Amino acid sequence: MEVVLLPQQTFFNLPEEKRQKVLQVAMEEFARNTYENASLSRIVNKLNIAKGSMYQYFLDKKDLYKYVVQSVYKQKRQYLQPVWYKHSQDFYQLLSAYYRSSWQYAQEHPVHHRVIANFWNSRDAEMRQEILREKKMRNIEFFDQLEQAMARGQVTRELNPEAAWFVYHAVGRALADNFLEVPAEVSQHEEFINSVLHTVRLGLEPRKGNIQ
Amino acid sequence: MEVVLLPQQTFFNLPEEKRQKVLQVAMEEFARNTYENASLSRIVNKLNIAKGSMYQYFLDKKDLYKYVVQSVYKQKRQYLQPVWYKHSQDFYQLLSAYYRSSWQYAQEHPVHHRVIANFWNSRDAEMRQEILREKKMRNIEFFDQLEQAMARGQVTRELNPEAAWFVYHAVGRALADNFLEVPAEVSQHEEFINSVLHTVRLGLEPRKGNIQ
DNA sequence: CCTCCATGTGACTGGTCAGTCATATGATTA
DNA sequence: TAATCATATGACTGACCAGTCACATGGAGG
Repeated sequence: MEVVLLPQQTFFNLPEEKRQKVLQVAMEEFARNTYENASLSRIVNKLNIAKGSMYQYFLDKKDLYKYVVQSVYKQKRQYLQPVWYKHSQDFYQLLSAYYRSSWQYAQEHPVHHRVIANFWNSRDAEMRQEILREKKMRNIEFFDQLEQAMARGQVTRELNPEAAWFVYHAVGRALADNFLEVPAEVSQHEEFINSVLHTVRLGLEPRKGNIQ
Repeated sequence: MEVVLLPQQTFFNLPEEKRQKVLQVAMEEFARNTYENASLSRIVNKLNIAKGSMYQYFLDKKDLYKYVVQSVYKQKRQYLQPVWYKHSQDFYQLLSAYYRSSWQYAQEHPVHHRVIANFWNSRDAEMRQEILREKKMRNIEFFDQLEQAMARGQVTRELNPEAAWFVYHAVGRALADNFLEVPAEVSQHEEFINSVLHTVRLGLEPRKGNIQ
């Protein structure tokens, strides 16, 4: 997934610092608001630049939005990539580590997290598909690791891998949705999060006595 | 949970038919749009009534919205209530039945489903809390039934009931989010949904050989 | 018939928005 | 200096919005 050249050349001719500032302020706007409710006028006001300038950098609101979403995903991906290869011997440690890293990423980059959450909640399914198509979502790592865990006997063969991914992903998103709003209280929820992870684990583990 | 008298008396003096029509059109608007993006102007146009009339019925946009959300929840609750008591001997049958009924309800009332989804995705957490406070969410039934299932040995005592509820609820919402958009293809997804339910089940069941 | 009152009305206010475009600025090149 | 070109500007357009209010309507009671 590369952030392709959506913006106009003019944007890339900008001094690095200004370019970053534009991206940052736009992110904040799209974090606080859905695509539809975000306001270009607010963005340019905050940046103290003319509205017209923004239209030198980007074709329109949607073009700016795509750039913002892709930038966020690029950074998140870079952040999480290493986790998949750190715990390759224990699948449950891996899952736990991945949840925790996602959580941690969201903690450290609440603006990014909100942008992504808004992206997924967007009313405009068509645009979402359009952006995802360009991005090429990949969860290959999960299936790779799941297969290896099954081979190791750490996960029951009884499972449908797609269903496992689904449960894993649904719980991850719900955890983030529910507890990330309340800041600075992670440790308070720590125990509960562990219980949830444990529940998921019990769903994946083979049982000694029966079945398998 | 009762739908309290949010609207003005004028609204309740309306002939039943017109009152229903107003509610229905408003629901459709709040199904297609988040609270912020919904438009009173569009609603009154569709109803062929004057804007001012709407302000005879409701204090403002928010007042109308509260009424719509509460109406939807009231109906959904009535629909789902019986399920809890039909399968009281088998917890997994119960869960499956409840998922299926929720699903079915969403299928039969896609507008209601969208209203609720938008409600949960709303940017305005404060208003959501305000509405929920008036509504008094209850999942007492789940915990009752879970306790009984544990007593019967059908669910492992190893579980934290709150965590079980969380996983159950997260998966339910995600299932609805993901598959309800694509209409008329329920049966195609049937198998996948079963796999997901099975995964959850494995997470709750006690194992014969080890632990418990 | 007239009065009264609940109800209905829609033009209007003041606000927000995305997007446009004629014009200005300022740097580089001839 | 003059010409050229990339970039910056912000007033303006047309559209939409929530909410208001002076006035219209129409039925019930005197």
